[in-house]
Amino acid sequence: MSPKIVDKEQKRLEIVEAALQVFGRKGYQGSRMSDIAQEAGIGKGTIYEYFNSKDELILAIFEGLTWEYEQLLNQLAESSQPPLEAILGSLTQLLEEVDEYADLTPVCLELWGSRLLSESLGLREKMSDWFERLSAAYARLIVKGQQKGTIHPEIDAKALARTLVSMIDGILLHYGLFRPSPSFFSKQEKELERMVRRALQL
Amino acid sequence: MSPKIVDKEQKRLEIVEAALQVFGRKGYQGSRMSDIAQEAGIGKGTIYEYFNSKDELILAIFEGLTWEYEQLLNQLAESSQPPLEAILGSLTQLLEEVDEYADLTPVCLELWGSRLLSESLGLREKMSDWFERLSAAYARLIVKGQQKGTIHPEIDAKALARTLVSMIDGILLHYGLFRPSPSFFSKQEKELERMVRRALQL
Amino acid sequence: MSPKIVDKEQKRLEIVEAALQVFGRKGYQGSRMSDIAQEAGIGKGTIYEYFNSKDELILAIFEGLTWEYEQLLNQLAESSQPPLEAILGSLTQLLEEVDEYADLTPVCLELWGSRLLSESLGLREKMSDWFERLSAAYARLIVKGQQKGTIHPEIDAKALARTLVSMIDGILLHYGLFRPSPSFFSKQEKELERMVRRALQL
Amino acid sequence: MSPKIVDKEQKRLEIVEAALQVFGRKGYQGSRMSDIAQEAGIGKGTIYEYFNSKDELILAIFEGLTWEYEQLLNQLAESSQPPLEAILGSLTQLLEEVDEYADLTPVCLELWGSRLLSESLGLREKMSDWFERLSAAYARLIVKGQQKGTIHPEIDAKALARTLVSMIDGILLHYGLFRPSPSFFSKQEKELERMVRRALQL
DNA sequence: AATGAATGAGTATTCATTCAT
DNA sequence: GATGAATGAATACTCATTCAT
Repeated sequence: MSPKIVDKEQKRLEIVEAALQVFGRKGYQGSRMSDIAQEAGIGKGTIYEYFNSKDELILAIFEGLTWEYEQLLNQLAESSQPPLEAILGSLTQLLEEVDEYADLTPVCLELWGSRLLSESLGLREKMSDWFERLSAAYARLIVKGQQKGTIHPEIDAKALARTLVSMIDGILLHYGLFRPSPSFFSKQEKELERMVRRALQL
Repeated sequence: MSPKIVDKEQKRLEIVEAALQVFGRKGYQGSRMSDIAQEAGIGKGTIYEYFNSKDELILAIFEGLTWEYEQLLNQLAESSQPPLEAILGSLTQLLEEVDEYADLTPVCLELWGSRLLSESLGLREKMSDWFERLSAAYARLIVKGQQKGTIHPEIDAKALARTLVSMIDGILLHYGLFRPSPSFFSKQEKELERMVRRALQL
Repeated sequence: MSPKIVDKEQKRLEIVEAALQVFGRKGYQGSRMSDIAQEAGIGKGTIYEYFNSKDELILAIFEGLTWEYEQLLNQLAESSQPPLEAILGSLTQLLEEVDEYADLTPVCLELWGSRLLSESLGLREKMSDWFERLSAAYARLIVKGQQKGTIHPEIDAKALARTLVSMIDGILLHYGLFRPSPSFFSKQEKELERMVRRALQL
Repeated sequence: MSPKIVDKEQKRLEIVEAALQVFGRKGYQGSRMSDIAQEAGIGKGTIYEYFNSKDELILAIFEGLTWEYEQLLNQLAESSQPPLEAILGSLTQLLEEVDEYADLTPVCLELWGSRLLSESLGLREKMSDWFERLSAAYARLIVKGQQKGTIHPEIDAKALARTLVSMIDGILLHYGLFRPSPSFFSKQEKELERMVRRALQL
């Protein structure tokens, strides 16, 4: 409540922001703590007043993502739209927010791929968990649609749901890595939507 | 071909093989040159008789993949199957060969994500190139199908083709990282095939 | 004496006391200024209102010891006991007060042994001086005893005195480091006294 | 057996020797690995080919001391001299070898006193063990002498033995720290011998 | 006077690469 | 050709001290 606390939280955010910039530019291994400090306009030691280690810094970044992600899951669960529309809406939303996280894509890959880091940070498990939950939410919607008769009855809900998740992840990764032009990406969005719609419809 | 040259090439392959094992087990950053030497049953210095650096070693591995990949592109180009079947066949083939490269998935992510390595090795460009070429091949088949009237005429061939590539990459990455059970993955395969078939058909 | 001054001196003492506790628990190198501040229930910066550095803090502790030590020297000089009894009494007193300083023994060793600190603090010299003065006091008493005929005339007073000082220091150090049981240590005291008495007597 | 192994052992010794020099000059904390490397005329990294850490280096030094010390214990145990002479001989021997280890005295104190190091290296325990064993050896000799009637029967053998050990340690420490002149130290030796002889005799 | 947020100098350790044998 | 001993650049982290409030 005291102004000090406000400052502390503000500064913590500033440091995370700076870290995001630097990690996005140089990758995790390629970024030195002093780079991040410089980007934040503070001294190297100051970072350690707010984070205990470089690892904790990356975890803080991922916590931000986790939060956004929980939002998405909640929206899916609470959606009053018909199942098919809810799924398509969620896909569209992911694709539309893509620019917010695109800079972080390479860092995600780097950490995700690195046995050492991924395991010490518990990232692999965390990611696995994310995808499973999103997949389960899609599966529930598919089943609901099948019960309502709006989604094709022969579909294996779980298998398709998990496939959708992998697919969308692939599309997001390629966006972050190869940065297609907005006009082209918007065409891709349309094709994806058409594909998923036709796949699910009766 | 003097016996010396045969030896050289043979040993080169053995080293690449050992590197594959070790990278698959410990990741790229996590593997020391001495680990690879030990796995290959040779001295650390000997690796440098065949490769100039650790980077060159990883490049050699990727060249192996490139070769496999060229095969796939050639098959696609030369395929006498109807376009729709050719595309589905290619997807199926990628999914069926997945185990061959799955161990390397994390390493690919690690290198791909690491700005430092990815750029110094020219990986980003190389990968971009791969995906563009595969995408172009799919696009050509789609157009051909549209001309023949077997593929939906409203589809934007290039956009869908590039989307298919991202999707399939996502599915392969998730396979390598999360290792679904064979029975579940085979259901995913079926759902993917159905989805793509319905998306492309009239 | 304005109340401010009283406060200052009081607080200074409190800080020294806290430092004693913390140094005793964690050693000199192992104690952070913030530990001491916390123990004293004040802010880190406040210590620097009373002491210019961590070194000065340890010097203040040693000044306390010096004062106790001066007392001992004065008692020795002014003692009206026969020389032999004075020496034995002084040894006994040192052994009996051992618990007061025992916690500080490791810190003394740490500082004493560390070239860096020991020299920058002038500890080596200071300690050397202490021991020389105690030794000189013993030597004077031995000579007096020899003149009175109560102490063995063949003894080299200075050499024995200096040896007594080293011996007693060794015993105090071992007490502080290994903490013998009180009952065993009291037996050691008796044996030491017997030894010194027999060594000095005719 | 191969020349490489001989070199390795030789070099290991050279590094220990260099470390001894540097630690003796600057203390443990005050010595940087690069100082030791420079003293040994090798690269910094080379030290790590022979020792895993700075700690391991200091342990190697102490192992040398341990070995010398075991010799002393063995000599004491196997001595065919009368008990009194055996004890006095052992004390004399310790005092005569004093110059060999004197340079290491401050380092011993530094490590011994530093909670952090002493505990992580297991030094405190090791030292305690040394002193207990020497003390036990003296106690056995005292008891033997009492049985033979050459040593005063009222002496508490264990208490005196442990006191002798502390005493001699004090004398050795003061030698290493204050470096008395050889002529004075030799007088101290004589006084110590006389003292111990008179303390033990009937 | 009191505080504690900010600072940055200082250092052990790893490991790709070299090169003498 | 093969080796592995030697190398040193590169970097996260700690903590005494400062100084704005």
